Amino acid sequence: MPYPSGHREAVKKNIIDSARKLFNRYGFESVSLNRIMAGVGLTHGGFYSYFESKSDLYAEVLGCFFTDPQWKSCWEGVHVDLSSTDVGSQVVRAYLSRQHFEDVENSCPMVALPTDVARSGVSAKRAFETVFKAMVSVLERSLSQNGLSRRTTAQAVAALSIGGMVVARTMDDRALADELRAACLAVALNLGGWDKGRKSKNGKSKRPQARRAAAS
Amino acid sequence: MPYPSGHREAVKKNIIDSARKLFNRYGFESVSLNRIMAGVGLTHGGFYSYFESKSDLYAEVLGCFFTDPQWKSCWEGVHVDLSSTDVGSQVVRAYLSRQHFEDVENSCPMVALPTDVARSGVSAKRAFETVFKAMVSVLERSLSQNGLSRRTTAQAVAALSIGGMVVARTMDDRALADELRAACLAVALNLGGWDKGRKSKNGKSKRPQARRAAAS
DNA sequence: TGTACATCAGTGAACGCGCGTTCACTGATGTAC
DNA sequence: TGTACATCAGTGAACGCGCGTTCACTGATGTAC
Repeated sequence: MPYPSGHREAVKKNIIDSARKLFNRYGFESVSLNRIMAGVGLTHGGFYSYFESKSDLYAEVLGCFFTDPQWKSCWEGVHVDLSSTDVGSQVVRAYLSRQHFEDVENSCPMVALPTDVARSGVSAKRAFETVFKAMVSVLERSLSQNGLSRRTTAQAVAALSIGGMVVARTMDDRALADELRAACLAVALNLGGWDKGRKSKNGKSKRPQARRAAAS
Repeated sequence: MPYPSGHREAVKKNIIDSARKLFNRYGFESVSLNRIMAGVGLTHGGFYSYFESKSDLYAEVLGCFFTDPQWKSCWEGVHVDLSSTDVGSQVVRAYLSRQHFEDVENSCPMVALPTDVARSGVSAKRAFETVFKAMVSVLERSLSQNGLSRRTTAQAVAALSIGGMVVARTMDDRALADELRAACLAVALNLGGWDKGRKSKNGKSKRPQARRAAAS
């Protein structure tokens, strides 16, 4: 054993981490193996002793979304207490937060890579389904019943959160992106019943609160 | 004038059309000029008498979203009557329809290319902003007041529609994708006040209707 | 403690390939007579 | 109607480049004695 045990595992984890950040920022096609390996201080030649191909790495990166607890916290909210009945509110606030908007490298893959995955194979899509189902499950348990079924509302709140972030990231006008995030947050909180005490027709006093939350 | 007048304009339009469909399906990076030109029966060499560069073509393709009326109809709904007070409902139904889900080539760019644009330059982002603003504007004029401001609700309904389609396209499980579209449609109709007469707590009779609408 | 060794993580040259871009040329076209 | 011509849309070979992938080799490492 010429190298300390656990060395390979650590290097492999670093490669996956480097790839994840670069994929999030530039997409799958535009990132070269050279760049990924340079991100961990190695040269491109060593790549194939860790992965079978670039596609293999892609699959492993997407697979990490629900394996790595640190990574999961991205969409579960940074410091979400899962025993709280307010989990859904925290998830949605974290998801639509300015921090998540700005931190592209550590972004949720469903925000950074959805169209890349839509063009990919079955394994990438399955990984995404798992993440989405987990997110919906967390929301469903937390939200209060409204006119529609809890599952329906939870799916819509997830799509609204993801969609809001995806669209906000396409905008050049920062103020418009902020307004969109705030709007999605306000509606998501309303749908989940997390805007307690102010559920009825009193909209105008709610928006500033929503803006503050989105800006945090 | 060795060639009939209007010839160049027609060919240029065809190139843009070929590029639009290929970009929608495979993204910007993965589509070669060779493939785009082959799509109109020409060879790659002639490309540079029509466009300055591949990026230039990309900008022109995105610019067409709000210039070409045929193209606009994509997110305005195939046969939307703009004078109707029910426009919002029709837009949302068309947007989340099975037809829009399946017809990737003629898809709304906000569904097919949002992450590509998020990684692109200012001109691409500006084009997207224009399309998004137009969509929000149509929805805002059509929806009925609820607890939140009309603009806030309109932005959220747009993000929900786009997000629902983007996420549905990432899924391998077709039934789950259909369920997600139906959920987003049901919630969007509810938010806009387009599920008339059944706005209150009667959710169970509403879902089958929503599923039918999403399947059309 | 010091030396020889077997291991294997990492190197970097080389490969074929397809890309975006350039450009000298071709040949189909409408026009002039 | 027929012929000669100028125009210019389109061709395809060529370019340099970076890519994913392969592989013979290097050299740093922990172990054995």
